[in-house]
Amino acid sequence: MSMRRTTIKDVAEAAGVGVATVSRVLSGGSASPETRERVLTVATQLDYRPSALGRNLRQRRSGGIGLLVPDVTDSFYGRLADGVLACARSAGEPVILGATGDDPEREAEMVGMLLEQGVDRMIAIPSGSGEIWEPTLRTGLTAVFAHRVPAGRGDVPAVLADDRAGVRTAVDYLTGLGHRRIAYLGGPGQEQRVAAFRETLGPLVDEELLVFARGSRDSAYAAAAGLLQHRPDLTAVLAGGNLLGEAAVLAARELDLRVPRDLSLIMFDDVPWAELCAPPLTVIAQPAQDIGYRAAELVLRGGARRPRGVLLPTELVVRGSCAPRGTSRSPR
Amino acid sequence: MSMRRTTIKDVAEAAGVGVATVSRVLSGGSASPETRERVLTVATQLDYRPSALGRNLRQRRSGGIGLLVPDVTDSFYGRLADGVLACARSAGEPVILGATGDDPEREAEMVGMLLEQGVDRMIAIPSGSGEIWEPTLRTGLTAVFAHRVPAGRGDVPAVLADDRAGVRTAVDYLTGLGHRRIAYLGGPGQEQRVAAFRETLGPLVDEELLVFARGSRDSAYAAAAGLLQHRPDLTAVLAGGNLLGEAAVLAARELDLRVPRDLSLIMFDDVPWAELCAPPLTVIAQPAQDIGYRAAELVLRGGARRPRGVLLPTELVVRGSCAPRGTSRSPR
DNA sequence: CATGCTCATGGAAACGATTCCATCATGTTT
DNA sequence: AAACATGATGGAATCGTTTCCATGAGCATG
Repeated sequence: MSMRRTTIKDVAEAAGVGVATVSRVLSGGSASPETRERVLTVATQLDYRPSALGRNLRQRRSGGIGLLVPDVTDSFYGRLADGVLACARSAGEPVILGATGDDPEREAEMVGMLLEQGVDRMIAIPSGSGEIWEPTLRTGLTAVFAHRVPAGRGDVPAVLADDRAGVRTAVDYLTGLGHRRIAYLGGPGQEQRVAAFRETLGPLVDEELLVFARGSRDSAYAAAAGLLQHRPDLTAVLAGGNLLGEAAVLAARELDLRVPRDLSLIMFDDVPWAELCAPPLTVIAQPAQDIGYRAAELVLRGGARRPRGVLLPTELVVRGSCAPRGTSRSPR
Repeated sequence: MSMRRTTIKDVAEAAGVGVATVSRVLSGGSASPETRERVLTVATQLDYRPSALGRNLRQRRSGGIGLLVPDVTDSFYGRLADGVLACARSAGEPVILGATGDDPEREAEMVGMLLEQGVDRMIAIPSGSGEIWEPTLRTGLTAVFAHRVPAGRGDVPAVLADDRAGVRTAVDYLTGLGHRRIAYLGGPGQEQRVAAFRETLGPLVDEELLVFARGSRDSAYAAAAGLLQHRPDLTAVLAGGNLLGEAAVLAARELDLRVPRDLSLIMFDDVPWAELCAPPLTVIAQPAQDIGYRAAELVLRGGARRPRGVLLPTELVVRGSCAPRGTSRSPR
């Protein structure tokens, strides 16, 4: 029924040369011009496509790069993945995608699966502590981290947005508008941002105004609603991601808080709907696609380089969700 | 430096059995209880993980399933991919992701790449005509199509949303509100929907009100803006996807058309931001995640089944972007 | 002319699993 | 007791490639 795939052996036979020669020609090794020509002709005639299976086994590594993101559903990671795909495509490398759900256990499981597949180059948005990665990195794996680094490890190749600057800009902008009680609504693994937040806000920082959600929408909403409910005195919120921003808008609406009159809101990550929102959301734009692309470049370029981290700029995009502090949100 | 991975041979040696026995134990073949126990113990002690490389070569197929979507950045496909990942994970199968950009050529290229990788099970949102798939399907590939089928091929396994019913419901809803000049703003490969649109609208259909964009945001905006500009007499738009809906909202805003007073809008695909939009968008919800999950189930369940297509229900979610036809959008 | 060097070349050995097949021990049937 | 069925077991072949190594030809140098 379905005839065998044509193998390198078939080509060798048809061209009257040895398999080694065919392999050499096809992978750019040395060969005499006429042999090369003949092999190439025969190969196209037979529509030969080398099987990655054989090659992978021999070289003890599957080509291809693994990509581990918390949630493909999140626009930010979607764009990041898109960047990775773009770069991988131009290099002809397949991308194996896994969703970790921001769960270290699942992350470890996926890493294991990738290793089993022979994948030795990965890009990850790490969820957990560095311990998961310690043993893995030692096996000769080339890993590039994107968007954040494993907790407790600063010396790994990574492509990051300039979170510090982003937070600083946002907070300065808010304080400049007169806001004093500013909340940070964070997600998993945002130590950098929180640190920058604390640092920028200085003595104004109020520990109760730092709240964190897990990755899910529900969790984000719960955190946002809880925050707004318990602390009616806050006048501005910085949301550390588009899911959290969405949750903040929803929660504010539910509590009849008008944005920006009653509550100013800045969201990390510029998404298409930020403009469609009422009011349009002021955001800190991050180059998600670039992050992915650069990470892929790094991981393809090979491992031993030590560009300890690429830092990509963020940009404050002012729209309509921030206003000078008013007195409208009166104490009871 | 980095010692060799432990192979099946190591396990066999350490357990004092042959490699065949180890393989059998590990893949659930027959073995005496004590042998099984011993092998299992040794395997865990040595932290043995079978290499997919060896297995794949032997069985002449890489495990893993290929997933081809037009654009991971699009929330719909993001959710679909998430569904696929969820199912694949529970089966322990890796997923190789590719973005086709709704370009048949790129699609063909990616299929080629997947075949080269030994992938023999794929899920695709096909961009092009069936011709791309004809030869491929003949090679013994198990393919399941999702969201739409290759043009000109109805007899392939597919998981689809019930587009006909969705369109019918939406159009009926709009005509029930008094609308007569209803436009359809479509994307690539939406023949089904257009047919249903024509069918439902009957004599009211106006060919000029059927406009199509390619996959990109720019193209979507251009189409939407062109439509609204050229035909100020239309009172309702049905957008065939969240990108198109977004474009319609933007274009309407640009032209100072108030939704829903001047223009009623229904969008295919319920996305989180539909609720945040001003006004909240009335949508036809599609179970994107389910589509992906079911497609993965189908492709994992194996090929020869003939469930010609799974049809998943859509649901009209009424929010605030539709109103009874008014007279406000006056002729000049 | 002999020696050595550079190439192109093909045979064969990996790579790490699965699986066919022959072997052997055990238990069952006549 | 002989013949036979059953089941566990290990050796070896296989998958399709890359790559090591030996061979031989051609050529320049001494």
